[in-house]
Amino acid sequence: MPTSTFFNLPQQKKERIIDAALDEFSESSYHQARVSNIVDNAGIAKGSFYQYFNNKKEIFKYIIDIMGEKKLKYLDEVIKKQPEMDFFDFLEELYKNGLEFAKDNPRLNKIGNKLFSDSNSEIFDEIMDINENKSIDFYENILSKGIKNGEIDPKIDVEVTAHLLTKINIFIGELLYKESEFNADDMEIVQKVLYIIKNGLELNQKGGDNIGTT
Amino acid sequence: MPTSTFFNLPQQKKERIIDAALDEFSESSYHQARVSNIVDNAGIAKGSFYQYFNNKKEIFKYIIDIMGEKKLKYLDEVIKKQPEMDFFDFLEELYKNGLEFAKDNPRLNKIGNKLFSDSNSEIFDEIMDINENKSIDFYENILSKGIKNGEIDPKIDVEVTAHLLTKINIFIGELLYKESEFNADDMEIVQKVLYIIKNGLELNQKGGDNIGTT
DNA sequence: GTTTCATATGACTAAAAAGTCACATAAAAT
DNA sequence: ATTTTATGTGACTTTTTAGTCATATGAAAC
Repeated sequence: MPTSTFFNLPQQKKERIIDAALDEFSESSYHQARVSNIVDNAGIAKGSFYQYFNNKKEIFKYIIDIMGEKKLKYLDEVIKKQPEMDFFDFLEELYKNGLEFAKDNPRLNKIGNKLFSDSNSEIFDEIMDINENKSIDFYENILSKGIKNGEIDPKIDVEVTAHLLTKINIFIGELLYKESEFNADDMEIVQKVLYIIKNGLELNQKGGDNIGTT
Repeated sequence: MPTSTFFNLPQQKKERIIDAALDEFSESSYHQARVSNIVDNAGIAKGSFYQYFNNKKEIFKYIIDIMGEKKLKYLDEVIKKQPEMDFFDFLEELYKNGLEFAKDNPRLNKIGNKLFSDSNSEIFDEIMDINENKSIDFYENILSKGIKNGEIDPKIDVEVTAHLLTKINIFIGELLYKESEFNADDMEIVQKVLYIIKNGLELNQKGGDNIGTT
């Protein structure tokens, strides 16, 4: 957490500092990010920075906190609707809102992806200490429910699938900032991925949903 | 490329140095890896190191080259057999041999995964300059063939699916060194993932392949 | 107006790490 | 044996960067 001095700062100044930190951490990994860049871009002195944050790690964790809170807002409303929803519709909503978050907060999205990439470094472990496998547990949960409801093939392995869906979630986030490669609309990509998750690749006459072929 | 001095070294010494580099780069990212650790573990002097390699980047690229060559050996034989094979059998073989590579070369596998993680850093771009989208092109190719043959659902998006399969490939490699979480046999996990790729998650009475439910 | 407290500052320190170099040793060539 | 060439060495230099500190400025309290 930042110091009380930071929180006492005028809103504008706080924002300038957070903005500079977002720029820096979205462009470079935690280790490659430079405090001096943040300081320069925020237009404050080095000494001031260290009156707001005890060290580099503290501002990074603070940014990650901001990300977590913001992302939660996007996902919360979907999760509330979960009980009344079909599994695949729910998954679509989930990805859709995740995408919306990424679109609205491109720098936070980058920082999140970078963090997951760096998933074998002390900083990752330190941040993920508590909510380590939250995502995987969540998917295991809704998959099990889906199987009970007869929506999901009981032959799948819940654990492996949960890991896979978590990865695909990150994958969709990544596609966004490599979007140059794709000319398709973002949501279209989500639907294409979902089609595969739902139906698989194999051709067999089952009359699945139609999907817009470009 | 290392200097000629390096190649002139007795085999044992070369191996000791490569071994130390594998240890270091599999434990730390390129940026976090320390030349002094390599030097210490190899039992050579700093000065000697810089007679073998012009700089840190050079030894890293050399290690990546070794990885590329070794992995190619594992995949080459499968790729040769491709024309006579069913798409999903081919994919299984591909993943199986990839897994074998990872098993036989755990440090190279780690280094490879780390490199893909770091995919927004100069070092990645520099290494991937040529063979950037080789993997994606490859998958696009076999997917298109699979569609022509009537094995693959023509409703899928080839480009998106190719990206997805590339990611899943990396994902399977990652599972290996987080294997503590799974008690299942490696190949079993591959089959479980393949089942999903092939059939999707949705339950519909089509009498797909059986899969060992643990 | 003076004291007290909060905030601002940037030159400085400390530590880490890549890379260098003058010299040492050994091997090969003559 | 002596010269030449190749390899080995680790203290040293340079660069970079996180973090500190003595001092300055401003704002509020009395």
